[in-house]
Amino acid sequence: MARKPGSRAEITGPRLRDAALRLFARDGYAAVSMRQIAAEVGVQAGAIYLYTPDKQTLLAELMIDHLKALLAAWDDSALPGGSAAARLEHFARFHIRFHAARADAVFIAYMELRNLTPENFARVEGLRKRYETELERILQAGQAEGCLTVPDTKLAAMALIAMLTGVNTWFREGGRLTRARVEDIYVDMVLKAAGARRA
Amino acid sequence: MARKPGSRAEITGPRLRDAALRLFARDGYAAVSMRQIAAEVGVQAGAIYLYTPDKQTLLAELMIDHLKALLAAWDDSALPGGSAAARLEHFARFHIRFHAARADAVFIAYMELRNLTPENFARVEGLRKRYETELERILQAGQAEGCLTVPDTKLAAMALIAMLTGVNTWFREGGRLTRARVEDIYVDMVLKAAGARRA
DNA sequence: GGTTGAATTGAACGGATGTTCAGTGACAAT
DNA sequence: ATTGTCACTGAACATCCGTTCAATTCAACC
Repeated sequence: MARKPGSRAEITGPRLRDAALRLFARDGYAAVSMRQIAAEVGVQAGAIYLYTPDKQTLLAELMIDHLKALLAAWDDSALPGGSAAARLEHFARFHIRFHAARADAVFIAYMELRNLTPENFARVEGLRKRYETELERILQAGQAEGCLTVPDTKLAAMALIAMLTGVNTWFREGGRLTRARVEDIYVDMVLKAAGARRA
Repeated sequence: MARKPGSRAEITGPRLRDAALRLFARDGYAAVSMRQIAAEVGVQAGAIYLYTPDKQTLLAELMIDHLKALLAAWDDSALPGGSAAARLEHFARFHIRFHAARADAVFIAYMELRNLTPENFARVEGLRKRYETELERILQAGQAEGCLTVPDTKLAAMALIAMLTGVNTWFREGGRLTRARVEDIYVDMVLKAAGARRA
């Protein structure tokens, strides 16, 4: 019964995710048809429905998988301890790197929220909130330690994430600045915005 | 020959803009049909084409008008002189207020760029760049005066605008904080991120 | 009150949409 | 050689799309 590796299905499944990710990011969910996605995979439109119940679920799963991967990667990156300021710097570098490596998924996760059903929207927002809370906790710890000063930890978390995610809208490898240099510049601004001082 | 004020056309025209703005912002350009827009205006689909040559131009004009209004309002708000730090604070407050007052247009101008033809995209990007340059000039002046310190004026301008525009994604009147309080908090973070010190 | 001309209708155009499903073809197991 | 099963095709479904245009309505002018 068990199919050998290399069966068509084992190839088509992942390729579908990839194609949908790329096309949704480039043209937007509403502007991409199931037939276009199928063509990109090299398959007829009907075959897609062996891998997803509908277009909406396909989008939702791309977004949810992305956010789960983000949270998992953050958990893994596990900075041992250190001051809150050091952890804030670590967060900023992690955020920029992770987002630079997955520009398509990031773009979709920010742009296509309105195309989700209320249930899927709630799941996605829940995951996003968890990530935001990770940053907020660092800011709260920083306040307690006295090495960070922010007027409001909730707002600061959102403001800093907006600033960091903004890198994705303009950064292209091979431009005036290297990715490492951009990272340093943003870290500098993030730390200053959070009122970091030597602990 | 000249029609009296109150003719149908003089009503339908502006109402079309309003309806398109609201619907594009809520559901996205690609997801809104000309028939939906027409229904919102209280007119048949064909009538829309008396006011715009096509859907694409309708979108482009909404975006271009928004950005022109932004630049015009900034020119008007004309802070006389003052230190660069004071002008930066003024910019931050202006940005938050203007964007809060036009959430729909702001949303469209950020989300629907990919639905523009290359020509329209270039026009929109040019206007956006002009606005960005206004902030960059303040940062450059601040460096020269010594009252601001940013690692890179171009990046800082984009980073600060991303942070300030981010307010629109979560702020709703009547929440935990008033608009004025949010403004103060963001101004604090912007000034700190730009390394402001008493001139 | 009849004429003009602009504002709008409503039907039509060809084509695209998401989704379904009976049928096809290929491969593995018997 | 036959069977069984899985991956996939290709046509069909009803509905929607942006856009055009001849026909109509209606207010303003002579």
